[in-house]
Amino acid sequence: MSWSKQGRGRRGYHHGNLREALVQAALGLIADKGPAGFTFAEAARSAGVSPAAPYRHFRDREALIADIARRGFDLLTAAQQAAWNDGEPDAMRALVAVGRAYLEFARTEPAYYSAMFEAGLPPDLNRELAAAGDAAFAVLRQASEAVRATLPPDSQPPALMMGLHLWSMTHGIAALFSRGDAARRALPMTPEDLLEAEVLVYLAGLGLGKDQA
Amino acid sequence: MSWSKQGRGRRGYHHGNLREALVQAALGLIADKGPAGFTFAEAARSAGVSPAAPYRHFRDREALIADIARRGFDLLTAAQQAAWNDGEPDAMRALVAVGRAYLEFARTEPAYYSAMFEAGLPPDLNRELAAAGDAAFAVLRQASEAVRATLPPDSQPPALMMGLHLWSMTHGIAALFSRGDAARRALPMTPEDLLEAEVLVYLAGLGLGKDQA
DNA sequence: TGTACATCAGTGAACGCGCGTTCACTGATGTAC
DNA sequence: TGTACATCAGTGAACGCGCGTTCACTGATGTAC
Repeated sequence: MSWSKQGRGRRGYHHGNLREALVQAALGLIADKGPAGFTFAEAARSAGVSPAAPYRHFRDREALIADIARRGFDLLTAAQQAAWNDGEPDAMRALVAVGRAYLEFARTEPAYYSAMFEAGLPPDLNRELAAAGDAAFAVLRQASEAVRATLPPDSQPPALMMGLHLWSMTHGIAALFSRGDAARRALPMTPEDLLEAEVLVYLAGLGLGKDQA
Repeated sequence: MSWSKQGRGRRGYHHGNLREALVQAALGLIADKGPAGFTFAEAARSAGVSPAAPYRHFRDREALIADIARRGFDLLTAAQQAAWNDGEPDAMRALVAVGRAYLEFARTEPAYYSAMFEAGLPPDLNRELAAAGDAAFAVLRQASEAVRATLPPDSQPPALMMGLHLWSMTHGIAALFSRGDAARRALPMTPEDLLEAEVLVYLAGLGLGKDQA
């Protein structure tokens, strides 16, 4: 599929939606050859424009990658929010679902994932990128808050710390075992099962399930 | 410092230890500009040899990166083993020390770290790389075994799973918060403290500390 | 409704550059006898 | 101890290539009046 000709087709001299087409082209190239194997020139070529055209939309290569990373965080935020499902059927199950959504994102969107976490961009490169990253974490943090409320009063750690713990577990599994590229490591179980067990042990350590189970 | 002239100096036509010099040059370049910003030609230049010389020692660029990754795993294994300290003063403390060693490695050796985990190499690219990676994980797995032996008999999960859980926590924190490059994310505490708290909660979830604490 | 004009979003040619890789070669080293 | 020779580890020149970026330009679009 050629992104340069979608929609109502090339309109001739003006592309119509070059910015979008460049992002899609870059995603394809990153997915194929890793973040390093993506070039500004090739993105232009596969969008069907001259090599000078991208400069009308992005200051340079890094600006394009940063835009992809920002979009990636937006998508991840949405996926996590959908998985959270307002805390239904219960906070703990919904929290695990958020983790699963993270793993699925890493596996199915390797191009976004690598732009977000492995392209070497400073997380606060620009305001938009920083805000998008914060929003993605906020889902996990708010889920932590909800789970925390169900804990015995004497073992309620700061929700921020809980959120960071859950993020690190999830991200660790994603980075090592649930990548969408050739660097994925083999695992004698599904990444999802590994994560679920880990979260359950962790929450048990905070006193969850002592009464119920 | 010029690695091409260390030791007893250039011996003239023959470099003497070009393989090593190329590795050191590559590490420097990766540390400066990320794994993508390292080129075979520049490594040769900074080792003081012609651009054709590296081909006597490495099939291609990827082979050099793979060698760096292998060496990195060897170093990490050694650092973790030293931190384990034969399980002294006790298994739990020693386990936490192993995690700290991992974080320190990520922070102080960004070039090795990125070759090992973010250069896109398949973990089993060759026998040596796979074995070195396995050896590094084995330290964590054996530490898990020792900690597991101190758990209540009714809550002893497979040591392999414990090891994978601990690896994922540690790697997640390293990748997000204890990197040695510009992509490190800010944290309102030290990565070490975050990890220690996480491991303690996790082990509590397995029943550790119920009697002692 | 028509027209003049400003602005936007492209072109395409050109630049200097460094890369990976190859080739026939040669200087240095080690070893058999 | 000397010498012949094989092997090893470099050289240096050359190749084709694609990149990022710049430049003056031009076609298309939108808008004021």
